[in-house]
Amino acid sequence: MSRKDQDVERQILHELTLYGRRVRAVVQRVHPDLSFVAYTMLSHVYDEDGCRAMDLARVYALDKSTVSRQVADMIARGLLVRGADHALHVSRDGARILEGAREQQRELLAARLAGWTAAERRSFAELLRRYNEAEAE
Amino acid sequence: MSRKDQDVERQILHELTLYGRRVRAVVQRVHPDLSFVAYTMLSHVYDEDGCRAMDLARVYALDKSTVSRQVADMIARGLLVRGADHALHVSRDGARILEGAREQQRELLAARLAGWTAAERRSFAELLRRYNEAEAE
DNA sequence: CGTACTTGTTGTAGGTTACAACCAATTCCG
DNA sequence: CGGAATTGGTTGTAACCTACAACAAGTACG
Repeated sequence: MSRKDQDVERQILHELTLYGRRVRAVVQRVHPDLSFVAYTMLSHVYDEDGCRAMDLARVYALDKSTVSRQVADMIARGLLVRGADHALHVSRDGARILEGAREQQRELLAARLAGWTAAERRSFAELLRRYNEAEAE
Repeated sequence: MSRKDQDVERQILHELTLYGRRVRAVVQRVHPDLSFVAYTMLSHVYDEDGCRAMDLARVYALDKSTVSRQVADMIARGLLVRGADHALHVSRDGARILEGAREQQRELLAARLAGWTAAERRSFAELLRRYNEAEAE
């Protein structure tokens, strides 16, 4: 691998780390009513209706005890419902709040992507998808 | 904006969130001796020698009290040194540990980018850079 | 039946963070 | 000059997030 190739890897690492470091604070500021943790979990259940706490732990690389507490909290707050066989579902309230948060975030994202061409956006989405896919393994 | 464009934005949001949610746990696993927080701060000081605690707070969107404690801890552990005028510097030990952690991460990244073309890597680095640049504003 | 596995909860302890109040040093003007 | 504002940092406090370990309940299967 050439020097230049290594530089590119270093830059990717740098940018990913910077993003990862900031994301919580930034997201928190957008919707203080829903913590970053709660937001991501609610979001996952919304997209994967009927998934279990264990799935959340696996996807987000968290201990099951952490997820257990978060889920219990969200059930207590009426955002999640647990059905038969541990299956989780987003409640009506949860869906309303989640959709609001998502829309706020999407607007913020749109502002950040101002000036990007459609091709660049598609490319960014695709590269991120591939990266995450590889990381999950 | 077309429906398709919105879908792309939603996908970017999804992937960024997923990444942001996992990054700490993943990084932590790579080098348990250096917390994600410590790693990022040490890293920033390494790249921006002489920066102050305040700069870290700004870059990472953290409260100055949080940074103050983290920095104090790293100074106590001999990873950072504070010179005149609040200027921070990475100690020899800090540099050694940081370089080790970076190398481990770079290797992990390389594994994840296996199969990516050079053009894709460059593109990923560039798009991430632009995204972060926009977010900082 | 009983052992192993899956899924989840709880006890405990530590790490991270924000907010507010404060301190020290510097700068800015009136 | 001298007090007010600014800058950079620290500390008290409280909340939240997290992991690890021990446990409980249910299920699978030999």
